[in-house]
Amino acid sequence: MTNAETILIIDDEVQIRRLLEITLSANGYKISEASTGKDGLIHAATTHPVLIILDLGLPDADGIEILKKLREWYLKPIIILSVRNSEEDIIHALDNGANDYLTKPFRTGELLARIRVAIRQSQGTSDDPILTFGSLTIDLASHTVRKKNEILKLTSTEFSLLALLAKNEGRVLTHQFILKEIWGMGYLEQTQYLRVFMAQLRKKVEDDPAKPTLLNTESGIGYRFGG
Amino acid sequence: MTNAETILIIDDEVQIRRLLEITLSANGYKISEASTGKDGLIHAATTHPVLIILDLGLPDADGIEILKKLREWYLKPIIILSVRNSEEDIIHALDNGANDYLTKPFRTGELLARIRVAIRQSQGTSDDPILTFGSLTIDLASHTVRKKNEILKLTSTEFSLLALLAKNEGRVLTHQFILKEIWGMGYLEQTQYLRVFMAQLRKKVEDDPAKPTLLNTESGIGYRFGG
DNA sequence: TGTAGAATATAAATAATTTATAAAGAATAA
DNA sequence: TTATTCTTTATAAATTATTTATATTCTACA
Repeated sequence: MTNAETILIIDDEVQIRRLLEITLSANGYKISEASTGKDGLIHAATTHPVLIILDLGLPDADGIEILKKLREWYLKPIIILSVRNSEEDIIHALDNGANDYLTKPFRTGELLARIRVAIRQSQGTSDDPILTFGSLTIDLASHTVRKKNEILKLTSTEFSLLALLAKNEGRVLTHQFILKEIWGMGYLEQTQYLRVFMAQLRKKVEDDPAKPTLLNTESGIGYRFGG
Repeated sequence: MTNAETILIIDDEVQIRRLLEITLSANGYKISEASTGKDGLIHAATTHPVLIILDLGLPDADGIEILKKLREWYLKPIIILSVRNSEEDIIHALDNGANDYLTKPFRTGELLARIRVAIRQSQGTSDDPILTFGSLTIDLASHTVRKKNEILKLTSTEFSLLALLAKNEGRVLTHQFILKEIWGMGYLEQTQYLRVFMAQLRKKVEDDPAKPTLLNTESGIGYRFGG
């Protein structure tokens, strides 16, 4: 797993950190925390977060100085979270490289939306996560499978089946489990379906369908993708 | 001086427009103004502003709808200026493509700073939103499609459909998603519309409509533009 | 290690579903 | 009005799912 979705929180108030930790992780982000400016700079350099939430009122340093230090090399979004509400503070922060500025107390839903905006903008053209297995690539988001860069024509069921197996690479999935996931509860006995579709998939996906390297049979149990 | 620094203000309150006009021109920006949503869309398409300031409470249309319409082709920053202060409104606007959201009354210095942030970030965003696929070009701003330099005559629905698919090149879009985007929530069951329009589009866009290379069918799922 | 029985693979036939397309009628705008 | 676009209907064509039949491979056990 990469640090791709990590957000760094630099704030000395433990309650704020706790609140943000709960809110952000509930929304699928990983969290990294620091309670001082110095610590924050170290964390930023080591964890490479996709976004930093920075409090201006830190105990050991002026928040603006931390902001400037970060901006010497950190190009991703920085959102300021501060009790200071003067126009001067806001302008100063924004002109020194902050992407957004929210005053405490803040509304968590709004913060989340502003985080989404910032991340959206920092990714130019976002590429989908792609599962790669040798010359085979599976793009779950765009629903496409390529083999040596050629798009494979899979039916909707074939794609679901391949995706289910690939997402569980190396794990043996029982017939029952696969049937339940793809066809639903009423089809637990239809192992022949599975055989027909597996043969179909192998014909399209494997170099030599008779000697499968990706779609492996576990006789009497189920199927396993890869090693 | 070019039009490169023009900011478009879409707001029905004349006092606000006057205030912004004075403030912004004092800071070196050129101004373009519109008092209705319809007018705003026209101004945006003709003056190509570097940034748009949009009021949500327009007399002739819902501001969010104007925002969505703009975002079909306008890639530069849009800052919302609104009296509405509910978290719901803010989240909704930000999630529909707004870059920032300020509530009236606002502080002019802060607005200027947020404009600077937005413009700073949009540097590097390509200027004219024209999608090119072989001999086919789609100009999202002027709503024109050319094939081998010949302008194709598309109806507005046909254009929206083609643009939606092209903007998501290589991605399979489900029937439901396309219907929701083009016709709205009430039409999720009307897959036959889609078929009729896709046939229509292929007749106009493809070299051989019977063997489409751009407008591909994913049976049982939806459609995909290109590979 | 050889063999019977069970499990699996695969092709091919048939059924069901989905899609393409033309064309007619309805709504809308110039 | 007239022309354009949208919506509906009908039907042919294509694709996909399911069933059937048969060959092959695997596993347990003598």
